[in-house]
Amino acid sequence: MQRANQQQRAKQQLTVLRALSEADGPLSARELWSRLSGSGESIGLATVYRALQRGVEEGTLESVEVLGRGVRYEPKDREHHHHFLCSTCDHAFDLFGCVEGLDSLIPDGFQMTGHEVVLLGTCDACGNAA
Amino acid sequence: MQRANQQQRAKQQLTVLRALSEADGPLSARELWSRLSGSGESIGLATVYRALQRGVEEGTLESVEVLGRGVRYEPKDREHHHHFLCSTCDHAFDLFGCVEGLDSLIPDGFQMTGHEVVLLGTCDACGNAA
DNA sequence: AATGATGTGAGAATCGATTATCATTTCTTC
DNA sequence: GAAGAAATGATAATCGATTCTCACATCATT
Repeated sequence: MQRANQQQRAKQQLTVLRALSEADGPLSARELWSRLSGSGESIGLATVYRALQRGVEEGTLESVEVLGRGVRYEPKDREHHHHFLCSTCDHAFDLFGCVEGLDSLIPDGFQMTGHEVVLLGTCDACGNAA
Repeated sequence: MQRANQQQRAKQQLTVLRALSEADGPLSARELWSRLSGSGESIGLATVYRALQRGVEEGTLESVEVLGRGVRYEPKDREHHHHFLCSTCDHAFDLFGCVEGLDSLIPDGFQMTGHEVVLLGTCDACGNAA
């Protein structure tokens, strides 16, 4: 069958996209799967991977790596931002704003096309729980 | 045998530590292994892993993650610095200096204990080769 | 040189993340 | 509601990175 339009997505594909757009930071396939499973949704891990993959192909999702803890995904329409990684719960939170002065770090002859900033520490919830 | 002192390290352990201290950025186990093998040194990959592991235990080495491309190692006595990741050769280069204004990004209630900055782009060599 | 302890290399085993397979279910169109 | 196409879920297979195993080489001490 020929898809009528982009909007016409499969049910679980939408479930995944919605969950990601409601999240406060990028999620990994497993995180997403646990969250959905936890909230009563019945979905297979493979389906989550497929939805993520398709989302990236369609251009609605973007994969990000936050300090080597595996790939996480977030909606591509978010503005430029960075992340805060909680060392306790390992969750990555979106941050707003950026920093200045990165240019001064570039060595001679190097061309910079982008940058990533990750703040580390303890999130509000984990800090209070301690 | 009881080690006489810290200095008394195995041959290949020294080989690895020396290679790292001479490198212009953190290296992964495989990178290290290829470099050494390439330069005539005969060393097994397992030995490289062992040397790295021991270096971290001894406190002379530190493992860093540069954008999810696997673990890399660097001497722990380096001053605070960040990295430039070349998207062409995938090598990570040490940078000097740091940035200001990170504090302003922290959300209320969060505690920051550290930060990472990675610049992306093309290194001198790859830029010229193009 | 003999002995016991540690280091080394090659390859097997393991581990986690991701992808592939396939029978079943759900759509879509008629 | 029938028929074909696509989606789904459970699980097996794959892939890379790292660790383990073990026979052999080295080193330190006697």
